[in-house]
Parts: sequence; C-alpha cells; structure tokens
Amino acid sequence: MAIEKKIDCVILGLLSHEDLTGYEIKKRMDTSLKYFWGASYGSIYPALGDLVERGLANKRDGTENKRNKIIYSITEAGRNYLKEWLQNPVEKDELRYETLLKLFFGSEGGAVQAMAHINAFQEKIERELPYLTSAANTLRNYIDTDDAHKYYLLTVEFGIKTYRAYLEWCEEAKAILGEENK
Amino acid sequence: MAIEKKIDCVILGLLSHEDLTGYEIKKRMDTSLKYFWGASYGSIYPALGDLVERGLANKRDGTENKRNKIIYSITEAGRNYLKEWLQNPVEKDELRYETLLKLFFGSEGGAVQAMAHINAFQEKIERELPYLTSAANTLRNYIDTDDAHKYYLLTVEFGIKTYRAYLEWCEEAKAILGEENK
DNA sequence: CTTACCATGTAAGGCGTTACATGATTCA
DNA sequence: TGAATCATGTAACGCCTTACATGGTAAG
Repeated sequence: MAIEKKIDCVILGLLSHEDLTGYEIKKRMDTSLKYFWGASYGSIYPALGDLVERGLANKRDGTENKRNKIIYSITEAGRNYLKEWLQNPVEKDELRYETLLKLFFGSEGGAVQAMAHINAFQEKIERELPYLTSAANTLRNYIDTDDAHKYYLLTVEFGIKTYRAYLEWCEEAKAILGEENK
Repeated sequence: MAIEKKIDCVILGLLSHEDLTGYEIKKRMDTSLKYFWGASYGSIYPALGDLVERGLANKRDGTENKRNKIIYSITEAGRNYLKEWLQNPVEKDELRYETLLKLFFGSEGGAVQAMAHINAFQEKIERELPYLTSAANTLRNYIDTDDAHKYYLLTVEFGIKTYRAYLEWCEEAKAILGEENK
C-alpha cells in the first residue's frame, strides 16, 4: 500500500499494453499523454531501471542492426502494482496555468498586454485541437478492436471538450477587455 | 531578463494589490488562486525572505496585541520585476490530471472502476463550481470600483467555463462506459 | 553530407512538498 | 477547555527538469 510514484504508474500503464523502449515511452508521453501528463528522459530512464530492480518490469536486448535498443515489458508483479494504483482514489489533479496567473495580475500590465497573452493561448489551442479531433476519429473507427481504445477515446474527448471551452473563453475574455479600450 | 521563479511572481502579484502577511498570502492561494495555482508555506516563507533580500519587497512589524505578524509590501523594484515578467510570453501551462491518467489505463481496471473515478471527479467539480459562480457574481457587482476586478473575473470565468465542460464530459464519458455493461 | 530522428543515459541543481516545531487567540 | 484559526518558520527529502555526453541510421 505504498504511495505509488506517478512516473512508475505511467510507465507500467504504457507497458501493460505493449513492450516498449525508453525512447518509445517518451514518444507516447509527447503525443497521446501530452494533454494531461508529461515526463522527461531524466525521469524515464532512471524509473525504468528502478522498475526492473523491483521486479515490476523486465528488460531484454532488442538491438537491431547495431542500433542499441532495450525493450521493457511488464511483469505479473508490475501488473498487480498497476492494478492496485488504479483501484485507489485519485489524490489530486494539478493545474498550473501560467496564462491565468499573468491574467490574474493583468491590471498591472494593462489590457493590451493581457490581450496578447490571451491571443497566444488561443493560437496554441487552435493549433492543437485538430490533432485531438483527428485522434478521436481514428479511435472511433477502431473502438471495437481493442477495449483500451475506448479508454483512450475518453481522454481525448476530455481534451476536445476542454479545448473548446478554452476557445469560447478566449472570445469572451477579449470582449470583456475590449470594452474599456473604446 | 532572468528566468523568473513563479513563486516570486505570484507573491509580488498579490503584494502589488495590497500589503499582506505570509499567512494571508497562503490564504489567497487557497481561495482565489486555487483553481489554477498552488503553493505551500514551505515555499512561501522562504520566498518572502528572499524577496526582501533582493529588494523586491519590504517587511515591517505588524504585531497586534502580542500576535506575531510580519507585513510585506512591494517595492518599486519589485513592481518593475513583476511588470517585466508580465510582459514576457507565457512559457508553459502545465496540467497533471491523475484522473485522466487512471482513465487512460482504465482497460486494466475495468469499466466499474473507471466509472468510480469519473464520479469522484464529477462530485469534486460540482462541489466547487458554486464557489466560482458566486465569486463571479460578486466580482461583476464591483467591476467598476477597481480595474483589477475585471482581471479576476476573467480567471473566474475561465474556471466556470472549464468546469462546465468537465461536467458535460463526465456525463458523456459515463454514457460511453455504460454501453458495454448492458 | 547534413538534418532529422533513433536511442540511452548521467549529473547538477532547482523547486517545492510534507512533516515538524511553536505559540497566541477566538469562539463555542 | 478544547477546537479552530491566526501566525511563522525549518529540515529532510523527493521528484523532476535541464544540460550534457555519445553514437547509430535514414532520407533528402
């Protein structure tokens, strides 16, 4: 009943679906998980070594024509560990919106500056939203081939819904700020 | 053009509106800012000392009938520092949704368990949303008394919009998961 | 031939939480 | 009188990012 380290759980979660290298794990984080989680190599590789040491994962050599490769897979113990974490209630969801922070103190910088932050935020969201909608479409097509797809879809839908709410807010926020500039 | 530490900026931002004690700063974080930022005493008090040392804030004794109290105020240098940070583009908005993480790996734990996580999330949001809407109403009433209120309102509206999107998603997510249970 | 990508890892250092330690006051 | 709130702070420790270090391969 130890307090599970999140990085371990993320990695085990990914390994529960397929065997992966550290590099591939990082890629998954930068694509599928990037909308709600992140990690760097500096935490992934040490965590992988740790997982093997604790018997929660196995490593094997997967070198292909001289390209160095270590493939990790989940063990029975690892799967149990993952399941236990999954069972426990969520401890906390953490947000750190620097954009909101700058806006909260916006009166110090003025409306023009605040507007610029909102625009930058809006552009970022508009740039990323298409990836989410196309991911959702792909997942919907394969929803019956693997149970896991359904769960992926859930998280993607979460992203889509919140991103759309963000965009609505951007328009409203700019309207509120715009009024005083007349 | 140093890379500003966020905790410094938050504190200076709060001090830019009014003089505060460390305790009061923590309270602001736990109420007005809690929807998009957080900090503990263990980071606030050391940061305050640091700010004073660097000439960005002043401290004075504010002891009232034996109750120990140190009141901090922002200096001119502090205000400039804050303004510079406010000017710079946002570096990153960070989310760490443990709920989404557990859902992403939900196929390992099954629909019932996933549903429980969604329900817990939903209840938390439903519990907090009323505070946001009432804060928004209050702010709208005082919108003309202080320019800063407008910016506070912006962040509260962000919370309201995203929270409503969360709730919509909860219903949809449960519907998707519910189908397979028939 | 050079850019981008594949691939693994370490070291230093920053940042921040948790837990602890202490004590006054207010209110029921 | 006990609980909640006001009030300040430190120490240990954990976790993670950034930057560095290295080298192979594929594609244009």
